[in-house]
Amino acid sequence: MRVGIKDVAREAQVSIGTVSKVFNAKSSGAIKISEQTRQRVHEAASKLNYTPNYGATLLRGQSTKTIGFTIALPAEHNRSFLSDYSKRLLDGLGDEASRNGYQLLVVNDKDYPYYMDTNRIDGLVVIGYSLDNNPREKEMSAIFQRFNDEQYPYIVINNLFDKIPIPQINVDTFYGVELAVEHILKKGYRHVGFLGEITPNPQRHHTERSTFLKDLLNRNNLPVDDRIFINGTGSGIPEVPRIAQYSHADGYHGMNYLHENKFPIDCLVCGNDTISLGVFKYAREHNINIPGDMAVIGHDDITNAEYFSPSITTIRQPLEDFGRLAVNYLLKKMRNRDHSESFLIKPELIERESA
Amino acid sequence: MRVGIKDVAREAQVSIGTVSKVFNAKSSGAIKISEQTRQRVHEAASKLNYTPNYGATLLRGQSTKTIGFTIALPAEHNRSFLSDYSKRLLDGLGDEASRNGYQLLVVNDKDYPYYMDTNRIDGLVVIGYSLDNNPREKEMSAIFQRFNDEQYPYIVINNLFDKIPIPQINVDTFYGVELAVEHILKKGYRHVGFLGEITPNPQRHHTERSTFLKDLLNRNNLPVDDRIFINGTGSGIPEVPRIAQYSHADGYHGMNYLHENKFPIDCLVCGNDTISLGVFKYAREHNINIPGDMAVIGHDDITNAEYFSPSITTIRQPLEDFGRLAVNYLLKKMRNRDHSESFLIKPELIERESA
DNA sequence: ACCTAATATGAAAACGTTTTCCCCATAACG
DNA sequence: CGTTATGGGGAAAACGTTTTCATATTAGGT
Repeated sequence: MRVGIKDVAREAQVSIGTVSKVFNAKSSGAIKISEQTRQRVHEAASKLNYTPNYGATLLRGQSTKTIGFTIALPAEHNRSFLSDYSKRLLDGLGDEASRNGYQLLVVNDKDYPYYMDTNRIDGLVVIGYSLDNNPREKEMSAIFQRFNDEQYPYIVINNLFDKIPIPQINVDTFYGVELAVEHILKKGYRHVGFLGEITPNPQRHHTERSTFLKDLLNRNNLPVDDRIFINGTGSGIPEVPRIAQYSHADGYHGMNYLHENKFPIDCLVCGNDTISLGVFKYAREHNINIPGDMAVIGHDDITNAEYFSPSITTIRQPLEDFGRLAVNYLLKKMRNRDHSESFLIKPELIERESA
Repeated sequence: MRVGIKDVAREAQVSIGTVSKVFNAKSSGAIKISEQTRQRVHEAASKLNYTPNYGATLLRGQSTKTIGFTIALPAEHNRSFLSDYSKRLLDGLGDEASRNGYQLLVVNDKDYPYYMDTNRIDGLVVIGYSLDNNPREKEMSAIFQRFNDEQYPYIVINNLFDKIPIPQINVDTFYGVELAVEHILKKGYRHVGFLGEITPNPQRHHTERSTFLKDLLNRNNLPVDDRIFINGTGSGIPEVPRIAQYSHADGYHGMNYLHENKFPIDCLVCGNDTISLGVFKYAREHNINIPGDMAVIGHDDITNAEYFSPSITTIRQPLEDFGRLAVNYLLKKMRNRDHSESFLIKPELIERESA
């Protein structure tokens, strides 16, 4: 027989209402229960090993102490459910959530609105992925608009969407490129290129990085050769099919293209580290020395970035911090519904061997 | 105002009991509801956009359609919440769960028994970690014993514990070592060593791998040099402190030890791939060529294993399959409580550059 | 036509909490 | 000594379902 609040009440010789009050003391603020009774109740509870029934708690419209998180991928991207990227994010999320007594529910990409509507989660973290410029843009916009209207606590991570106001956490891409260029100047590279995703709809981050890079090179009087700024399809590069081991292929094929055309390149900035790995592979196969013949600067700082050969010099996204920040924002928002906010997080340059 | 079953009932001109029956038709088997009423109810429900209240459903003792998973780490291991390892596992879990209409709840290491007891999850996946031979062994044994008694659906992954019967999924370590030795013979290596975790309580997998390897080398008339079988502390190797970037350090320090003592080694089998990475790093720094001077065979096939330099020849654990299998086992067990089972999964040798 | 059996539906209890409202002491105050 | 605060506690309603049991209707068999 499950022991319920009734049993505790009987054991402690108080009413069930009192027991309930004792347990909700913290949340409900100043509740009048004498120290003595509190003691008795606690003793009884721990003696009987009482745990409140979750269903009942939920039914009475309490917090579920659960934060949902979902990875919203455009359908076309048949990627693994958890990329290395989201793994780091989850790391921070899980850590901070459990520190605050919250649990994490992995919510399917399709039905997170349902979970919000039915109060199964107190808040939601959406690991957005190329929200703009993708087939589901309209649909998602509508959803988030509704979330806004209903004052739901939610936040989108790494999404960069500005058609409607969305609470979001993003890396400061501009600052990241500044760091890269600073490093480039220091090292004296002159022929700088960019390699992003070779797909019709590259992520906005990649696009921004490419543009910002051109700007900054210009401003620093370095030559800008449009032919070695590759992002999206075009320039005669065939689209790289999305497969399981996403992005490596972009690097490999992009580098192939650059190499075969013999464009002069000092330093190649890659849209992310996985792309760099593809570049490394091609380079090894064609005896191109990195950083000797060409330096490479990645983005993100993926797991084990230090252990590749060469180890990757990269603009690190503090993804764990993103996770932590997301949880804290959600907690704040739950208390004060009006509150809404977006964050721009500064990345960091990690200098290793590749540049 | 949330629309409840009452509203649907009113709209469809039936009682709430009838509405409930309509919706639980599948689970409750043959329930007597006329096709006509069923129609009306469904229409009303979809018109009002009805979704059952989760708390109420739960309170009445239904399935939560939620599977919990937890990563049980010995306290001493201050590792990141989600290793590369569990990421791959989660991948399979999440995939299969959502295919079956289940959600995944990330449950804190401390309170999964609570979640089971309170029916917040229908089943549990424990990503076990060195359950035996670790400080929490007794505690966990007791928990699992109780789970057994209560016929809870749960399964432990990669744990290798045999003091009490536990439904578990493990990699067939012996078979893995067979694969390794087969490869060793083919390549003609003669001086084979092993490098596992340099900690007082190495994981059982590492220990088994080391032992099996010795056996098989013996049986194939290859020399066995105990000095180059490193697992756990001893042999004068100082313990490698567990830090964030776990395992790399074991590889680095272990290799340092082997190298400084100038033991002759052809081929080093590593307890896992991350250890290999540490070995690679040391090798690079000391101009040891892999596989030229010494081959390396890893275990697990971590993310990006193909993109390291050298790419890692490794005994791949099909972790995604583990996840899928776990979910399917749980589903079966939920239907038929008596049923209990353990699985041994065959790994696969992935030949790459390092050996 | 009558009785039985099967089928469809409704009424109401129950699930275990939280929370509101009310009451009773006791203390404080004049 | 009488009145008013105030702190502590209980009774009971409410949350939204599921499920049991009873009842009403219909069909089937003799």
